[in-house]
Amino acid sequence: MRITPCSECSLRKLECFSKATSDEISFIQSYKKTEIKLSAGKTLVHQGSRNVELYTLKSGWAFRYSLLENGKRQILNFILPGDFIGLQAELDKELNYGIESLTECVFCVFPQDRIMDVYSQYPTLGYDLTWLAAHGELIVDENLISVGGRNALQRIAMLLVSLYKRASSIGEVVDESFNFPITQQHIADSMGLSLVHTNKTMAKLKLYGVQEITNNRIKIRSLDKIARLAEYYSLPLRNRPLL
Amino acid sequence: MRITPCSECSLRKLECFSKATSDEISFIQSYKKTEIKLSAGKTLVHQGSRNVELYTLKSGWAFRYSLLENGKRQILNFILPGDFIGLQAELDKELNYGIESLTECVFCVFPQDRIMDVYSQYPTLGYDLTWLAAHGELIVDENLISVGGRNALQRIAMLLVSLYKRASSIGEVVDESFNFPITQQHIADSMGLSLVHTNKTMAKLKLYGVQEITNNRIKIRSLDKIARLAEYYSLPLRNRPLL
DNA sequence: CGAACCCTTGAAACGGGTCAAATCGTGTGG
DNA sequence: CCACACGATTTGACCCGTTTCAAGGGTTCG
Repeated sequence: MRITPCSECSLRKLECFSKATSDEISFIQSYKKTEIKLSAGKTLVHQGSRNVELYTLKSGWAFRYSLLENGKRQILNFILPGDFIGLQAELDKELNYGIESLTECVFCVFPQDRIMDVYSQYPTLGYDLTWLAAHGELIVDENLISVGGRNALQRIAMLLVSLYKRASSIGEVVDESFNFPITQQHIADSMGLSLVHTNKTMAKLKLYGVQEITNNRIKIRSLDKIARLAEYYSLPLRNRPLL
Repeated sequence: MRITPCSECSLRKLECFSKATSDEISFIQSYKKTEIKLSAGKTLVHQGSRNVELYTLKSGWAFRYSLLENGKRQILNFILPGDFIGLQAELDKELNYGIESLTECVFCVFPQDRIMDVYSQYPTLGYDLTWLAAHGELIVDENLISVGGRNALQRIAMLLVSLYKRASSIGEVVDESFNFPITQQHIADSMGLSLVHTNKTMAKLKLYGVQEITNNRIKIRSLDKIARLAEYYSLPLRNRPLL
């Protein structure tokens, strides 16, 4: 498998990521251990495992979830290209969540045990890591706000809007539509709804003429309309760091 | 108002915090701008404000919340002594949440605009900040898991267990009981339940002989029992950094 | 052609929401 | 010291959003 050097990473060309200096990029390159390629539906990290590495999702979609004893699965957040994963892990502690791919995925792997190098050699990147961790919390915040305070229609609308915006920022939206490898079961598990009710609610949303899904691609007809439905409060977006 | 020097901070004597070197402590001292004292029920940070500082809660309890357009308030997490606040903020962006005190509180204030000093001068503290941000996400994760996947009884049980553990780790639990400045409305808003149903559920919990509340103090009779009820999955605890 | 998934739909049961109102402090002012 | 206001806790009745159970249909893939 040929691995592109970090300096030529296609993600880095996107506007949504902040510019790194060439020094930083070559440090990142040296910090990067390898790449992992996963086909769709595979587990990158098992719930309950220890000593997890750090990852950047280079391509594909994935999600982070937690299984409850009652058999339910709560999806904590969806992971899109450029997202950094693993900071929530604590060395030597059992993880309370797992990570699974939705499509074929490529992850860049950074060894957890060398993380202090980042802070001691590139303070700016250290700050970026903090920023990424904090930003991760904001996304979970949004999900909690949805699940805790909105009804089914609004929750799903909210999820679609937020995925649309995230997909859009990395250039995956073409003609108001984008690849959507998420099943209704995923939506249900992420929004704390049953599969059946999720299905009926999405049918209703479709009636509103707002979205339609055909072979793994979703088209959002009117972002305004769906955002109004969700009482969408826009998440502040700024350029984000990429490791 | 007399301000204790960081080196004599009473929190620092607690076992639950990792040890800092005296160098680090004096740096923290110099980074600290001032202290803010708030009486109960006051707002430290308004939702929608910008340019927020960073804070450590030195004493008292507080909480972080977000108001929805439909009038609901979602409590994102409760804040206990030693917790660090404000990393979720992004400079110059509107905050999507506010912070309010539950009791009289004292906050240590650290200027946002000097945060890079931490990373450039004390890499280890920089790493600690990342850890704190990531740990904050874990707590929100737990709430999302509860709200998304558990019923009312379990959610409240879960909340009580987790508050018990957190209070216990900072030495606030005496004889299985601790100060509990949280109203049923707070519990409702944090667990995505209505006030009425929260009340009825707590009455049921009381019947289980599990907890009782008298003048702002809660007594947990059997942590085991209530934890089993909640299908509690213990959050990994390690010593955490204190800034 | 079946197996495995995913999406759909209908009907019935229930957990939790909403509305309304009473009770119980606790602090305030006359 | 009592009267009153205000916030928090309770309780009962009713309603509705969502869950659960059950079953049918579509599509992909070996």
